[in-house]
Amino acid sequence: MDKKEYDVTKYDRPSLTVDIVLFSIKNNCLNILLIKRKEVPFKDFWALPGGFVKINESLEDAAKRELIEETNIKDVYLEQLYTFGNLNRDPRTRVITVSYFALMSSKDLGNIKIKPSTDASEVQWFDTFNLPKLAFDHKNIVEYGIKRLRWKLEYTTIGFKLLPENFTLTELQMIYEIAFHKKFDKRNFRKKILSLNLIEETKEKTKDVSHRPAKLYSFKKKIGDIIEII
Amino acid sequence: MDKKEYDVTKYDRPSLTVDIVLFSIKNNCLNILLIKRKEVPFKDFWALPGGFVKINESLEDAAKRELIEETNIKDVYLEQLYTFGNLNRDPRTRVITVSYFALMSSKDLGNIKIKPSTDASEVQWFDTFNLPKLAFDHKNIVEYGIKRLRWKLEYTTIGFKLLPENFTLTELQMIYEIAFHKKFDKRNFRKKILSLNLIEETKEKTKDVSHRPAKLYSFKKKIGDIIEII
DNA sequence: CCAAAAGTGTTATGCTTACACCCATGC
DNA sequence: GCATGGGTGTAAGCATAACACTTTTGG
Repeated sequence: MDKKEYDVTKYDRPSLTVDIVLFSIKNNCLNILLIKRKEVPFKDFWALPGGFVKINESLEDAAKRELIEETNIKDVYLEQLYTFGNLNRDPRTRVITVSYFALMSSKDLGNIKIKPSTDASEVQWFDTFNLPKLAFDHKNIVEYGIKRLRWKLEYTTIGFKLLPENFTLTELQMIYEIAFHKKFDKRNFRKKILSLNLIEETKEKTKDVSHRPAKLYSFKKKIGDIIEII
Repeated sequence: MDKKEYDVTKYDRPSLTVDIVLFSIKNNCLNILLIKRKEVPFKDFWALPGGFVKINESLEDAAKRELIEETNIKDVYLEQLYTFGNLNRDPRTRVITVSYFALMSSKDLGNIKIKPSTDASEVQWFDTFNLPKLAFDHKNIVEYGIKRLRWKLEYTTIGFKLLPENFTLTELQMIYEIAFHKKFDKRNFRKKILSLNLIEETKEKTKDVSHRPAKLYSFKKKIGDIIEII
């Protein structure tokens, strides 16, 4: 097990990065956070936040660090998405990127101030279905992220990660409608969600609305934060 | 876009490997192919086939190459599984591995002769649910592979990749029973499979069996080789 | 004729879908 | 009182699950 017995440096190694597809709901749209690149390659192109993995940090730690460094955002839900390793995805040299899928509660949209950094001249939310031209192969990564989001919404309880702690059933339904680009029947949606027995009424209602106030629900977090169906 | 404008070598880079979880059905069991390591670390431990990614090959090409080099197996179904990057998963140095999920038709079990190589002193199939102690974090990778297999069997038509071109409905059912460790009702299974309209009768039947011969079916490969439900 | 696996239908149950009106609030 | 979104039930159709006997072959 002596490190000297095996010279791994004899291999010409690819570089390794992480990139994060961070979704949130903003203005009734599914949004993605992008940064504007300060440096070549793809200078002044919009790109996913991300960067090189350091030798002494895990992949997930790298994703968290890059998100903080480049956008000032932390404490989001994060899971690995896919690893992209085509030969010419970066014009500089061989770069493999491990992409991450992230969700931010719409509650935090107000609390966290996104801000640019050394690597990014701007940071901005974009409508997922109306993105600018992206650097590298980031369009592929985003598409992969949308697929994952839809799948996870359908088969897991991940949707709650996009909502504040207390939410109305209409807000929850909206997330599904935004992600799937289609309308669901209100009665059937409610029946289905309530039958899953994953959320409970709070004693609160929405305030200061010029119509009948809605019951606020919260997610029953007994087992884990997210109940994985798979 | 000049490669010289950006010195990526200033980053201390992790090493990158691929590892392959190759499943096949053998003796009515779900089997995984393992190699016995010739070198430290984990000398003489069983491990997943795999190795370092070369600078000029894609991740998938690396997986294919390693599978051929280490086991003499080629032309299997291959898809990316997950990227494992914990800090101490390799005692030598920082190594990140992109794992691949592979399926081999039981037809090929007879045709392809597995053989050891420079890196492996032995190559052998093992019952997935009765594996020896594995090198590195390969146990985690195998578990992840089993999850993916079950999921894919449930939601896609990937099961056909484990069968020869023509197969009986009983053989198909067996794959599901082996992977899920449970029995399914014969009539309901057949009804379900046939209603999906994905397979068709051939004119052939099983030969030389001391009981009623079974119809052989084949997969209708119209759209693509695998119909992804997701 | 016996052993062994192939093949085949019906019923009950639960889930999904389609669909329309009254309720509570602010202005 | 009116505009706005919140809240509710029922019936039809469809998919799933449970269940047992007959058929075809080799020996």
